[in-house]
Formats: sequence, structure tokens, C-alpha cells
Amino acid sequence: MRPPKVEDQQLLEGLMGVLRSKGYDGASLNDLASSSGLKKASLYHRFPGGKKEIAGAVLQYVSEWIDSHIKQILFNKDLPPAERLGKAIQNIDALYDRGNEICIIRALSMDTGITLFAEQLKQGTTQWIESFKSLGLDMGFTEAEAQKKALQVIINVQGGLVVSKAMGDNAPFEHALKGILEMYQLKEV
Amino acid sequence: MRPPKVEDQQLLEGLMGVLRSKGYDGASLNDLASSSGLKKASLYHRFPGGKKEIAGAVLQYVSEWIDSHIKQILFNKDLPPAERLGKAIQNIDALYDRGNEICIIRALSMDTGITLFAEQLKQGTTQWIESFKSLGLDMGFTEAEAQKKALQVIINVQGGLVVSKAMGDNAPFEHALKGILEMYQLKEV
DNA sequence: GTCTATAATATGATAGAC
DNA sequence: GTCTATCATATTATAGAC
Repeated sequence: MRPPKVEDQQLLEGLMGVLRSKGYDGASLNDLASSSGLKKASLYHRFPGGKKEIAGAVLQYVSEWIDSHIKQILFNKDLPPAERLGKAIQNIDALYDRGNEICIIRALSMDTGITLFAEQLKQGTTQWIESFKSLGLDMGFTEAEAQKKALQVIINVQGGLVVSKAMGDNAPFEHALKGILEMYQLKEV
Repeated sequence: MRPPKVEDQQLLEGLMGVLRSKGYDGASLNDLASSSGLKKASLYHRFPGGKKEIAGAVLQYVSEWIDSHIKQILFNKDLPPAERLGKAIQNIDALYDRGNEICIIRALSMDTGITLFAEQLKQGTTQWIESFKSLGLDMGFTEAEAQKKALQVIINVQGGLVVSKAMGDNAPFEHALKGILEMYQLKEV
């Protein structure tokens, strides 16, 4: 078997970049091909199902990212909760390039994306919330408090990203991240 | 002059509905025409600039909505601040159909929309934030507190909408709105 | 596995009748 | 002001050479 010109991870990173900035309908097969360094027909070889399969694979990749960069961090009982939170927030800040990048879940949550990927979008969001809920419980908050805080975490992240994009200014996103730390009664990243 | 088949407001409501659920790239001229009850060529007669002019007109319409349903409510010194806040939140809840509808600012904040409408998106967001800032000042909060709360209001609305859409559940949005009310009830004199 | 070339369809936009 | 018909282009998707 001939080795691939572009490795899976690099390929998926490029594809994700296009999907998150242009959305499902806005991302053409040519856009996706350019981003990955492959030609259109080669993309079809790697993803016979076309754009739908590409977006599905990207969402799977994102789910793995959340698992390794958020869930496993926040569930790690070997570290103090405050330290876990700091690391998770750092990872989130980097994922969205300090507010410059759009979240793929948001990008794929328009009509077409919801129709095709409702289950994966819900699963990724749930995964995120459950991770922060676990942190809250470890910090001694009640079930209800931990749930409420976890929901507010993702609301702050998504809201901060939308507002920062609309304003053309990263400050709202960075403010939203700071608000998360305050919510858990911390002051430094 | 022949009277229009569809009045401006009704036309814009239909066009906005398509744009907010499908986004700029996902909304085809045929989609937009169907929603409005006009044929494609008739849409071009009303909006010679095509889709770009349509989206621009919708954003202008939205700016007027924010002015009448949020700004004028929150600036109305004839009512107690708490009452103004309640009315504004009710209007927001209705605008997004309790979390079922996507915000047009979010929908047009992907790559294409930002390229075309950066100024209008920023203006609408600023208008919104300034309105809530005024409320906070009237409630006796400091400049910094009022600004921070106002920013958190729109972060909660946008974040709540994204999370609700991704989860397929209105609860996050309704929770986010409740959080706004709580945020303004914590004031102590 | 990747490429060039191309088919089939959808889309943005216009012409001209009524 | 609205419509049907049409054009030019872009898009999804496939065929076949290397």
C-alpha cells in the first residue's frame, strides 16, 4: 500500500480549520482540499462519503481532543483541582487561539450541521459539561452547584467566542475565561 | 407604481428567518425567495445587490429591533430598572423563541459574513452591550461593574443559544437568561 | 494513493414579457 | 413589481491514468 501524502492528524487539522471558519455550507470541497494539501479527488479517496464523512471525522477528532485535553485533565485525581482547572483553561485558550478561532461545534450547529450531526454535537457538548461537573464535585460543590457551574463554563466559552468574533476583539473571550476562574474562586491561569 | 406583493417588514422577517437558520453561505437565493413568497428575480428587483444587499438590509432591520426592544426599554427612566430588565429579557426570550432560534449576529459571524458585515455586526453587538451598561449604571453599579455585567449579558445570551442548539434542548438558554436576572439582583446599597 | 479531466447539478445573477 | 426562461459559474462527485 502506498503511504499517504498527508498523515491523518495533519489532514484532519487542516479540514477542521476550514470547517470552523467557514461552516459546513461555506466550506467547499476545493477549500477543504487546499487546506489539506491534497487534491479534491484524493480527498474522496480518503473520505468516500464526501463532505459529510469529512465533517463527521473532524467531529470524532474533536471528541478525542476534548477527552485528552479536558476530560482526562479534569478527572486526574493526582493533581489538586485548582491546578487541573488552570491546565484545562490553558488548553481551551490555545484551542481557540485566544478568541480568534471559531468553535467547530458552533460552526456545525446551523441547520445543515444539526440535520447531519445532531448526535455528535450533543455528545461533544455533554462530554465537556460532564468534565467540568466532575471538577466541581471534587472541589466540594454540591451536585446542583457543580452542574450549574459546568453549564456556565461552556456558556462562557461559546458566548465569549461569538461576541469576540462579532466585535473583532479578543477581550470578551478572555474576559469570559477569567470569569470561569472566578466562578471556581481562582485568580491566576 | 405597482404595489408590492409583500410588504417590507414581512419580507425582511422571512429573509431573516432563512439567514439565521442557514447562515449566509447556506442560504441560497431560492431559499430566500421561497421564504418571502417572491420569486428569485423579484427579490433582485427589491434588492439589486443580491444576497449581500439582502443580508445588509436584514442586519439594519435587526439593529432597529434592538433599538426598540432593548435600548429604548432599558433607557426608559420612567420605569424602575428591575422592571425594565424584566421586559428586555422577555423580548429577548421571544426573539429567540425560547432558545429555538439562532441569533442572526452569530449566523453571520462566520468568515463570509465577517468579511462583508464586520461593521454592522460590531455595531449591533455594541448597541446591545451599551443598553445593558446603561441599566447597570441606573442601578447604582460602578462604570466598571456595569460594563462587566453588560458584557456578561450578551455572553450568556449567545452562549446559551449555542449550547441549546448543540444540545437540542432549550434548558441551557433558559438557564442563561435566569443567570442574567440573578446577576442584577445581587446589588447591595 | 494521488492526480487531471470531466460529468451532473446547484447557484448567483440577468433579460425580457406581462 | 412580478414572473418565466436563461446564462455563466461554482460545486459535488466520479472516471481513469500513473
